[in-house]
Amino acid sequence: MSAWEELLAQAGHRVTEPRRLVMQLLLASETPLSPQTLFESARVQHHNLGLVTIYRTLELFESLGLVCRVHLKDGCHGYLAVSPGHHHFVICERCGGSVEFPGGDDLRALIADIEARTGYRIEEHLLQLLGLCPNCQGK
Amino acid sequence: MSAWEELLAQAGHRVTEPRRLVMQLLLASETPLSPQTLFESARVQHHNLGLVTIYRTLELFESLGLVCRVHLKDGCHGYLAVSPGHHHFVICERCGGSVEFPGGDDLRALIADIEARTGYRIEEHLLQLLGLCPNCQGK
DNA sequence: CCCTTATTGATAGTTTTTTTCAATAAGAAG
DNA sequence: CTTCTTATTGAAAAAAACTATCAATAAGGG
Repeated sequence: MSAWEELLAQAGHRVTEPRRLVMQLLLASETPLSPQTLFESARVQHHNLGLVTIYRTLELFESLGLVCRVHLKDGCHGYLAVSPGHHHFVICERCGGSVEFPGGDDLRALIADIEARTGYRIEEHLLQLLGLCPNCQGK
Repeated sequence: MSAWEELLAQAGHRVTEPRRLVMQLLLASETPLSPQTLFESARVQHHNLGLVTIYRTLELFESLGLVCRVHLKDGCHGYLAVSPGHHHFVICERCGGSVEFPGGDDLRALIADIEARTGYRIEEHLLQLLGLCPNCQGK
């Protein structure tokens, strides 16, 4: 039983075929996947899968912190599997590939600075970088 | 003629009533506004305004960097006026109020670090913080 | 292996966004 | 100030994205 399956079960949710498929696809993908894409891919294996289930599954996964909704350049939503504790991605504008990176001291310093300046108490952050991956540079 | 109007004109676009209204509303608002909200508010003054125009206007403004699409906690889109050069916001999770902050040295350091680590060439970033504004803390 | 109940898929509905096209109005030119 | 060109608009309709409802199914505890 993989880590996320245990997490699911421990939270009182069932490990089902559709959920397994969605997670498999997300874990295997470098690029963020849209609900629609997930639907089409998963459907290949689970013939009578409903799109609704994808939405529900993503919502559940997100609420458990297994998955992260990211924002593509055109404003559409995509989902990426998240390794525990890290929630930041660099996304390649050309090929869509993504790499997760840890929010290190720089980010902590930045947040502390902003709390001091604005008086806001910061509880969550969304940091996403867009650029070109090594492969797509110079092409 | 305000700054953004000049920018519009210089880019070869016309300064029209709907565009003036949308920008006015965005400039006057502390909180991100959705296309729908903008539509309803602007309609009060411009009686036969079409929702389509809002979408087109926001798209145009965004392409000119006058406006920034931000992502609310529930995943919906909102738009905020952007002062030139700055593109970061802290948004209050309780009242929706927002404050823009400059991406300072910390952020530059962070980005340089990530470029070194991942090999990506970073061209754009989206940093958004969620928290509680001074007013809403402790309530 | 059975039973309870979370989960699913089909259907239908709502909301959001895009497309198309004739009518309108901004702003350059006279 | 008036005329002309053409970007922009609004209405209507369509497509896409997402949500709600509910009977049928299947996960997993007993």
